[in-house]
Amino acid sequence: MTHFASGITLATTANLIGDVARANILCALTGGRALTAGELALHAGVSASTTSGHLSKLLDAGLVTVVKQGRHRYFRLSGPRVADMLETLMGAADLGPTRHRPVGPRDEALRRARSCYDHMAGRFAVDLAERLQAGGFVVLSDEGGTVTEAGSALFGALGIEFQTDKANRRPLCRCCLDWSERRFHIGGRLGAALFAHAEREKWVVRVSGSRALRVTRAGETALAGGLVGSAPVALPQTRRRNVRVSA
Amino acid sequence: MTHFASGITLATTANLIGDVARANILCALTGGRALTAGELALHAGVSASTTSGHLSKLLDAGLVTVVKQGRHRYFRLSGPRVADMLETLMGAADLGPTRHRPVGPRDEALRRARSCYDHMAGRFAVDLAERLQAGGFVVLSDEGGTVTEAGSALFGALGIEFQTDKANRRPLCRCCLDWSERRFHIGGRLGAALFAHAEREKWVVRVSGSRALRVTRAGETALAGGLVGSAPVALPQTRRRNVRVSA
DNA sequence: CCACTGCTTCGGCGCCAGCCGAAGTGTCCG
DNA sequence: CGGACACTTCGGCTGGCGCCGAAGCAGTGG
Repeated sequence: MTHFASGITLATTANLIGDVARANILCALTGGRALTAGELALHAGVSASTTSGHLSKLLDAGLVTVVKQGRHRYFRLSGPRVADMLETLMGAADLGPTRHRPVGPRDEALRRARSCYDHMAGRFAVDLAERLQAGGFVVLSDEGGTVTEAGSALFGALGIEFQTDKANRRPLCRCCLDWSERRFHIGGRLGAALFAHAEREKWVVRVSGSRALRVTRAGETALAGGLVGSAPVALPQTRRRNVRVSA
Repeated sequence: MTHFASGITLATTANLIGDVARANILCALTGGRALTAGELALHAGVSASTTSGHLSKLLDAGLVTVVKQGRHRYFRLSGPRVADMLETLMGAADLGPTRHRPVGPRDEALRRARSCYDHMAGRFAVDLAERLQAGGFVVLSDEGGTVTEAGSALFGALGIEFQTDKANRRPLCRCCLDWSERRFHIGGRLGAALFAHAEREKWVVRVSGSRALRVTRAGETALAGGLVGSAPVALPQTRRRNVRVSA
């Protein structure tokens, strides 16, 4: 009778994500690193053959990409937009009257700090965002965020660089509603650059086989000082590596 | 083996939307108006009893709300966040290499102008957004939008009022990537206010039984003048108010 | 009181989507 | 070469879920 097309579009995408095995695969990839089909099978909790089928569907839909290397096939999310969509969907899980059921103590590590494709999430990321805001380095609002002049100076001094390419459609500083904390953390190009910096400086280290991040003492210190404490001196540009913020 | 909880969370939500009948129901509700169970059955293309089952699931999940009136039950999306999520999901449909297949001529009316819960979308909305931006009334960026002082003046003169309540978590001006046009339109509180104004001034009228909007001659005129034509105010070009670092 | 309408609940049916194991392809290694 | 490994394809099985029609339950109106 009416616009069925939209409904079908919606349903096919959602249906793809709506299978537990595929959802687990996507969640695993939300960690941001490329994983082999075998590893994904473990995460999904199903056999290799079944996983293979799922992966080809995800490929067809363009949600993931693959690169072949020797006898392995490495899978990735096809981009930050996909990761954002997934987190949106997660966040919408308990829009309902279901009272704010914390996700269970088993996920404590995840709630503390985790990677979200190419930026950080969890308590650590939320705290960091608030510190930066309190220091006047960024202005976070519901509709997004902007970097102040003081922020530009700070990030420059720290050697945190993000593409300023205006043509790049990707937000500089996207405010993600944190799935576990229900407060904002920093995504977008700035979020990616912050994550890269945090890994370089060993503020956080990845926990193998999980999205979880372990916050080091250096990380605690940096957070407590709102990043400023960790760079009392303007460090020479030794770190001007290719920062590679997404592509 | 690993964080299954997230995967299940993700899957249950997505699975709910992943059924064609339910997706059609949600799409219909994206029109923004409350509909009865019977009307939704028509939109979904399934029997009343089946529809009833779907609706109770959507209720349980908190995606829709219901209000009982006489022997009718009126259903609504439970909030703008749900609508945003649905459009996000729609937009992600063709992230893949599938070439930008236009949604088919049958949906021409929808592509032209439609309602998106409480704001407008489609070519009309996109054009309007660009007009407003060109006139210096709003600044639209990937990470959101802001209303300039000139914009505040214009909207005030037009009698367009939006809640300025800062405590309100809802974005003032959210940039939605238009699903059909793949350009930005204006959502958030400003988007809602613009839609209300457009309806009041009969720039657009709802097409019954559809999300589609018909653009009237008054609407064309208003658009051509960037809204200003209908309220000839002398506006100082006080742009560049907003600090935008990524410039 | 009864007839009509809108909606939900129930029982039963049928299909499809996901699952697995076995066999097939391609790659690396000794 | 032959064997180990990573992954895909194929065939067959099964359970769940979406579907419907019939019956039950309000609310409305004569």
